[in-house]
Amino acid sequence: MKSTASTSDKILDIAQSLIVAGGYNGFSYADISDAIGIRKASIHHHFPAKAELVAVLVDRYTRQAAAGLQSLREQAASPADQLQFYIDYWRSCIENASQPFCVCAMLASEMQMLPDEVASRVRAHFQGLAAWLTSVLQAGVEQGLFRLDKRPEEQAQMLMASVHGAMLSARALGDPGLFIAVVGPEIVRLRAAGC
Amino acid sequence: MKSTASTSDKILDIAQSLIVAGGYNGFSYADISDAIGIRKASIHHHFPAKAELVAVLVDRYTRQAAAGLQSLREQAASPADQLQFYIDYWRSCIENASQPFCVCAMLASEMQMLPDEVASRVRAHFQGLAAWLTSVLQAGVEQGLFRLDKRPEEQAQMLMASVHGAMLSARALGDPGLFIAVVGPEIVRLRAAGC
DNA sequence: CACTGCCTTCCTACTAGTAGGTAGACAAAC
DNA sequence: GTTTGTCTACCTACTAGTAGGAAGGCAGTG
Repeated sequence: MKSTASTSDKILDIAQSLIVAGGYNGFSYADISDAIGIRKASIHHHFPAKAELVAVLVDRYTRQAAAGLQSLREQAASPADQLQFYIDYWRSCIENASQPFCVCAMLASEMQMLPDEVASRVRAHFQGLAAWLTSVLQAGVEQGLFRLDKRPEEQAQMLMASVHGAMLSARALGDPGLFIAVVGPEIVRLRAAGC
Repeated sequence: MKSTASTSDKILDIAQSLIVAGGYNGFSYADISDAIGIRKASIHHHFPAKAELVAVLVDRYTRQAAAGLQSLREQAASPADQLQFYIDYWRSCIENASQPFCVCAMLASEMQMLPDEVASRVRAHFQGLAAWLTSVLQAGVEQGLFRLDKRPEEQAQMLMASVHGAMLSARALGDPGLFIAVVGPEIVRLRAAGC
């Protein structure tokens, strides 16, 4: 969090928080302009079109997520811890309201009317996240930490849906604690596992 | 599906499908105007302001849902069947693309920038759905059909999150089958239940 | 019966404001 | 001396919303 962030990074930061709040159609260049004290035209210099801005934003987001999940895999000892760190990340984001929703989950809900260049990137993010969860679950099974009653890919999809659904419920009911109330038991069940 | 639907019903029908596709900010009076061949000003006659239109729409949706769930409770013999009918309803909606997403789930994602009169109604819908699921699970437990490892209210929240998350994943990855792939096992686990 | 007045629905025509985007000038940096 | 970043000023299309009127249905009254 350094004050020497480039203008284009600042634009992306603001745009991201605006998308999290209201989605693709929920923000305008004027909103960004107001937020960082720059003229609308200057934003167009960095990002000629809105679709392009959001496409770059999703790329950056996916890259950051991939890096974070990768470093989790290297640092956190066990797959069980990796999963725990992942949901703890979102719990703190939601509880301190710093980023109360996943950008790509937000955009995914608007999928049907997103420009192609954005839609394809959102899809890629979901695929990447599912792949990471799958590999963590797989590793956990091999180490005897998890016992799944379905294939890791299926279980990963179920877990991912649970996480995004929990975010939505927490937002809908205005209760940040609901996220962990929903996701927590899901993780516990994977650990305890089987019968 | 009769051709004698009133104009205001037609407006709500179109608005609902537009919201499902793109959310609150994803449609305009002009879009509705084009779709049903009526002037913009005529829509304002029926619904003076956009927030009011959507508030009425959510009321109608919640009322229809409540009626549907109530009749399910009366018709479907066992709580297990009631749950099955509920998710089968959404499966068919998603598979034939007639209504590939829940209006209130869509609006919930935009909660932070929704007019108050809309936001409160969306919250009410979530509460109503959670209450229905809770009572069905509760009844299932009493009849020995389900065995839950947590309180019915918690299990209901988990199930609701799973349903909405599954909708989101199906939409994000463009794979309608993903809905049932995620929700199906969740239901099975409730039936089989326990250890 | 005809007339009157009201109500509903829809219309044309308009408003102020906002959307994304462009043209071109200027200053500083490489 | 070109490139980079910002600016002012502008454009067209669209936003929600308003004003006022035309057409028809439907009382109630003479």
